[in-house]
Amino acid sequence: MAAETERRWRNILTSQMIPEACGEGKLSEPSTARAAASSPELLAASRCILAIDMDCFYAQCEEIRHPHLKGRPVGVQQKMLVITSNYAARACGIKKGDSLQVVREKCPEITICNGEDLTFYGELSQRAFDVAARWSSKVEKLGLDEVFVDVTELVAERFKALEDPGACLRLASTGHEYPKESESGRSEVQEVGQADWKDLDDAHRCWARLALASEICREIREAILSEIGLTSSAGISVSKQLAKMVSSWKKPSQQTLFLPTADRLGHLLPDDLAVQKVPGIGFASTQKLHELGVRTTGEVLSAVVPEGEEYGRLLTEFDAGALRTMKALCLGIDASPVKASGAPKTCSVQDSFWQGPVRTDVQVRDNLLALAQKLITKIRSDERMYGYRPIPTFSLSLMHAPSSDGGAARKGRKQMQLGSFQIARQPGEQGDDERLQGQIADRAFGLFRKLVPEEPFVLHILNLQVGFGEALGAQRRLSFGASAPSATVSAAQLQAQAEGIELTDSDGDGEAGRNKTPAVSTERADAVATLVSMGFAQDRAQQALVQCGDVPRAVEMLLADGPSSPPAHLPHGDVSSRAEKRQRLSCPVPEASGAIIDLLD
DNA sequence: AGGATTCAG
DNA sequence: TGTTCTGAATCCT
Repeated sequence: MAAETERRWRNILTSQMIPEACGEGKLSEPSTARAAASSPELLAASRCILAIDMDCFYAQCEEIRHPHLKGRPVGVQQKMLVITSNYAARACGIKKGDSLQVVREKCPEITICNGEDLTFYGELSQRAFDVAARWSSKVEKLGLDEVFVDVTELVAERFKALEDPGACLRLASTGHEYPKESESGRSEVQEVGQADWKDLDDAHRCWARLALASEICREIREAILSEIGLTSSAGISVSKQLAKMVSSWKKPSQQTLFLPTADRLGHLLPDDLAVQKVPGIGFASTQKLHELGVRTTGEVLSAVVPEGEEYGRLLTEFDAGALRTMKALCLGIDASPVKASGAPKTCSVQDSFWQGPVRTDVQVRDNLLALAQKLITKIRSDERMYGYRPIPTFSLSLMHAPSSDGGAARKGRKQMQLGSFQIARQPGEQGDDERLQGQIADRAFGLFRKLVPEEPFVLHILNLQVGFGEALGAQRRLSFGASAPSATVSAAQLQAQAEGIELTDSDGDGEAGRNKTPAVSTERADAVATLVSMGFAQDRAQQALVQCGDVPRAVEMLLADGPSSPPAHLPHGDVSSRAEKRQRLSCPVPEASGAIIDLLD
């Protein structure tokens, strides 16, 4: 049987091995020798992580927003720079930070879109996130255009088939395999049965899992493309770091699998790699390392030996924990989990005044009004994606001009609890936003006054930030707070209220509503509709109302109930207030890899 | 809690 | 290549 296994898997060891150029598997190179130390543990780890990032995201969004631009050169402008462009534009030689002028020279027929309003990008980003969330509960946002997906469980489920003695999995990877130069496509199919699996070493098992993960990755990217119209590139490996590092190896619209063998690690993380190329080592750490004369991963690794001479010098700039993680990253070891991203916890807007600083109370007041408007717009966008949430905190921060005597620029921040305030929905006239804007600006100015009691001052940055609370708790207080007896709130009223938002004084602790009479039968339908609009299933809403009598108690019961209300493994499902979002809760996890996995008897 | 730093896109 | 703005995490007090 061992011979059989050998025959089936030989081509992985040969054809998958990295080209001879990097040492033929010999461990003579220092980087490869170090990689040999970390490789076994990486291969034994069973995680499968995808790093998916959208190709030239903003430009693609503009092509979707303006379909007639599809395939024509498109640039996205912020301030006076073209921050990104699609591949048609890049074909004319347009680079990332080119000025508007340069871009016009290189490509006169280009269409320039204004990319300062991120609202639309944010909504497409969320849709892509939602697609990925159908495959795994562990999806982590990284900016607007990237996600990490942990598909370990899904992969493990597929391999459970091997518990059946007669079963056989047919496996092939999809896309590229770093660092092999070959056509993108599918690797040779490998067949593995139960007995084979037992004989396989860690490297082969790891490859098998990642091959399956690569097929899942292709499915997710395909869904994002067909349902949203976004192409993406991706990396597949055993950690976020490694997946991310190979995700951009082949672009656009391609994916790359990275199997962490010693030789491949040596290739991906050579000794002479500049430290700032390692994800996780950022600007500040790079500066400190440079001051210590350390510029490459190899230099980090030789310096970070606890007994060595250089270690003491490193400790002057970093703590021991930071050094450990830095060392691990340079070895390609990253145990950080994929953290399921939920709705954003904060929302902030900021204006800067570098050339014309803000010097008077009147100017502050005007600029705070402008910021308040931006803030309302952003909160509205947040509501569309995540539903209504309370806003318990509000803060203003600012940066002064550097003091004239050469001192550093002072920063300031003042936060207030909105304990006596809450965001409430009011039967909405259209003019409400203007009042809200004024109220926010008033609060902000109050904070500003505490921070800067009097003129003169010279400000370069003003920033407003709100902090969100839990969604459903909010819905309860929002809709059934002290002033509104729950049983009298109809779904129609709720709908009307959804049009407006107002910052109002809250006059109580929210308990008064609970003492009102329970809903009577004629109002039951409205109460059910209310609960449904909050994302609960209709039948469960009815049960809860029968048992509890009124809406607030029903909400509490449904929340406490756990698994039968929104499944825990689907992020955001619980914050949705719209039936449409509710739908995806019942969306089944897609069958993975039907094309390449067959159960044979 | 909230202030400062850090990292990332 | 770097800058600006936004969001999250972590450490420190």
